[in-house]
Order: sequence, then C-alpha cells, then structure tokens
Amino acid sequence: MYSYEYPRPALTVDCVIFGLDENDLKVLLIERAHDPYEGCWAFPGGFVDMDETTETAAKRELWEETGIKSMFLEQLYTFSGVERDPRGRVVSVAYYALVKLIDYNDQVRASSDAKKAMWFSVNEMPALAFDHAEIFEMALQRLKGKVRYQPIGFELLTEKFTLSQLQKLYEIILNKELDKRNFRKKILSMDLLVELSERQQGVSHRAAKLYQFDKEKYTALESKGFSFEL
Amino acid sequence: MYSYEYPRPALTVDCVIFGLDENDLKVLLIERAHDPYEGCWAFPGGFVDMDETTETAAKRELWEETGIKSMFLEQLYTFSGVERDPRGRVVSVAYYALVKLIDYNDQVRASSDAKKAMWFSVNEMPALAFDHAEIFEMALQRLKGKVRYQPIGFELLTEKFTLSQLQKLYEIILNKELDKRNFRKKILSMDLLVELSERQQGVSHRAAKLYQFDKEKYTALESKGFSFEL
DNA sequence: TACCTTAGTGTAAAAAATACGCAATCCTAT
DNA sequence: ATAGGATTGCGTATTTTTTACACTAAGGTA
Repeated sequence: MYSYEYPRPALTVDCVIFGLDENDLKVLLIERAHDPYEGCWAFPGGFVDMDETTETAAKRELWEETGIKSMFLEQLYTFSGVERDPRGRVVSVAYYALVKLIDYNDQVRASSDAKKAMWFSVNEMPALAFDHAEIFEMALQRLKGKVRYQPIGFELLTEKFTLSQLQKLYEIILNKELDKRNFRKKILSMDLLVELSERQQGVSHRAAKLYQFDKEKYTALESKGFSFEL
Repeated sequence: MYSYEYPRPALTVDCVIFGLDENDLKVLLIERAHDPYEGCWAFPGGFVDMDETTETAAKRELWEETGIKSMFLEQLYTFSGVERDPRGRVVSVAYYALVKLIDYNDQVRASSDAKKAMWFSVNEMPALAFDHAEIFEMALQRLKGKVRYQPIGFELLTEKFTLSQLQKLYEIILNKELDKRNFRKKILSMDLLVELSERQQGVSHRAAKLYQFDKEKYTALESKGFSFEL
C-alpha cells in the first residue's frame, strides 16, 4: 500500500494508433477483457509506472498490448474529466502513433488486457469505452492538421514508395482529391525525396519509380528555417 | 491519509502567461516562497484537486497566485520526467495563457505561495525552477507557431486596437518586420475586423482608427472551412 | 506656423497555385 | 504476336497571391 497526505488521481496513457491500407485510414482498437467497459472497444493504454515517463509508458503499452515496437509517437493531449473513468479519478495522457500498417496487418497480437486487437477504418468506428470517442476526434484532427505542414505522412508508408501511393495517402487523410501533376511538381520541388533506381514489383501495369524520404535533409533544412507545406 | 494499492505520481499544473507591452513579449513569473527552489523564479502552478479538471486547476491557480481571472487558456503539454521535481514523482500538465497586459500591469498580486510576481521579457529570462525552462521554450514555440494560423494574437491586445498595434504584435512575436501596406491589405481582406468610428486618444500625432476583432464572424467562417493565416 | 511623428493608401513585378490531356510502358488475355 | 487495360510520367497557359516600394494627410508640439 502507498499512502499520501493528499489524494492523487491515477495516471494512465492511451494510444491512438493510425495505419493506412490501400483505401483507408485505420486505427487499432482492442476489445477490453476486464471491467470497466468489458467487451467494449478502446484504445490500448494503461497505468503509468513510477519510474517511467508517460512517453515510455505509451511505448511499453503499445508493445505489451499490440506487439508494435517502433513507430512515430507524439503526445496528443491530457484528458482529465472528473467522471471520465467509473473506477474513480483517472487522468490520461493521450498519444497518437503512426505505423506502417503492412508490418502489422493481421498480426497484431492481443495481450492479457485485451480479448483481441483489430484495425477499424476511421469512417466505421464502433462505440468506444470511456471518453475515447473524444480522444479519437482530437487525434484525427491533429493528424489532418499536422500532415499538411510536417512530413509525418511518410511514417504511414513503407520505406520505399511511389508518388502515387504518397498522393493517395494525402487524399485519404485530407479527404480530398489532388491533381497528379501539381502534386508531383510540388512534392518534388521540395527536394526531399530521393529517386531510387528501383521500380515497383509485381504490378499488372507499368511499374512506377520508387522514392524514399530524406529525413536527414529535412532535419537540416528545417533548422535553417525551411518549412514543409503541402 | 490516502492509500492506494499502487504508487501514484502527484499531479500539478503550470501556467505560462504571456502579455504584450509596447515593445516586448513578456511572461509572468513568481518567486517561490517555499522549498524546493525557494527564491527561484517559476511559472505559477500547483496541485490538481480531486474534483477539478486540469484546466479548472490552471484557472484556479492563476487566480490564486496572480489575481488574473479571465484569459485565453490552452493546454500546452504534459511533462513527466521522472526526476523533474526533487520532492518525488510529479507529473505536470502545462498550460499557456494570453492576457491583456494593460489590465494587470503593476497590479499582479502575489499569493501565499509566492514572494512576488513579476513580468519578464521573453528575451531576458532568469534561471527557472524545475524543468520550467523547457516548458517555457515549448510555450514560446507554440505561441509563435499558432499565432500565424489562428487569430489568438487579439487576446494580447485590448478590445479596440489600431492596425499599427496589431502589426507590431506580429512583429514582436514572429520576430521579423512586416510591410505596413501588405500587412493591412492582408488582414483587412479577411474581413474579420470591424472598423469603429472612434479614433485613438491622446497621441501626439495623427490619431489612428480603432478596430475590433469580430470573433463571431470568425467562428462562423471557420466552421465553413475558412482558415485564418497570416 | 514650421516641424515632427505616425496614419493611410496603390501599383507593378515576381512567384505560386491551378487547370488541364496525351503518349509511353508494362502486363494480361487471346 | 498482338490488342486492350491500367497506370506512369510529363509541360504550359491562366489565375491568384505575394512581394517590393514612397509619398501625402493629419494632428500635436515647440
């Protein structure tokens, strides 16, 4: 038992994990194995240990609950509604993560805390436990806003990608069509993509060139005042 | 005494309060009256009560420690470094606030927790307690970033202001000169300022027209997809 | 009444964003 | 081998936005 002079809220983390497939932006949900909200869908998360930061806790929970190990991870917001958890006062620091879905598709493992884990299209979300619907809304807004002025979209693609895949990514996230020629002109003019000598494999039509995002170059340019903007 | 099965971090809030005077962007600091960091400068803040959200706590602390009552307030980031507080594990949700400095100048009261409260130019910051230097950096970056694509700058001005004052605000925050004619053209083209029939009083030169920000109009436009951008 | 300070205003040139269509390539099916 | 289907890859003209730039008007002070 641990005793304190004043009462303290419990502290948790929750993670909104985004992935992208051919046609959809998806998020990973787990079905809760225990009360409260047993059987409900929720974002993976859990309590923060005393010797870890919230970011470390978020990474740990992701690994424990889904087997996902490396990803882009950023703090989203801290939710502190007094009634947000029926167990009592629980404050939760929410994170959002971007993963290369292909690495995990159909292989997300469910841990002890979860009956199962499953990807849902952001357009077909089930009812969520706690205040997770609110967390989800904020995460989606953040992603939509941030993708336009920071090169985080690449985190959702494989290392090597075609310009069409990149364009599709933006079309799906921003939910609007883009002009192919203008898109290519703009993205290439930033000079942040390296054109590889390889081409797409196993497609039943003309194979597209593969590109890679030059993260180092971006970091260098950024510190000189350059700003990515789509 | 309050006992829990597992240990819990303590939860605090800290507030970075920005104000603007003629020539400088300023922040309000308090000199700590108690250990740890007694005598050091720090942002106002304190522990979160069990029946209040972190936002409510931030507002309460602002009122208690500085007498500031109404302001723009937004969550900044949650700091959870394991060693950030010598008293033990303390996680802090940081907020930043924008106030109309003229309302409080020379009248910020210091509460029991603070020896005194004082405005510092962001360019002449003293050493800060805890990890507050880190909090400050993030707050300043957030303000600089946000001021360009959300009309939050007005929160730093009085209700009625001249275009020159508005321009100066942006010049100070963004730390770069702007062209007068282009600035006016752009800001007026958004059609979010209402031109008042009044003029500036008591200046020893041609008096400028006064304007007001039309918040309702902005809210309406925003929901229709308009986005403020300077 | 001369002078100082800030307010208020337009235009031309450059840069960026948009709209738009067709031939080349590669695979597949016959 | 060859025709058809699917997707790649590319340039230009138009519109819109951004930038650069300087003088007169107004009001107060000495």
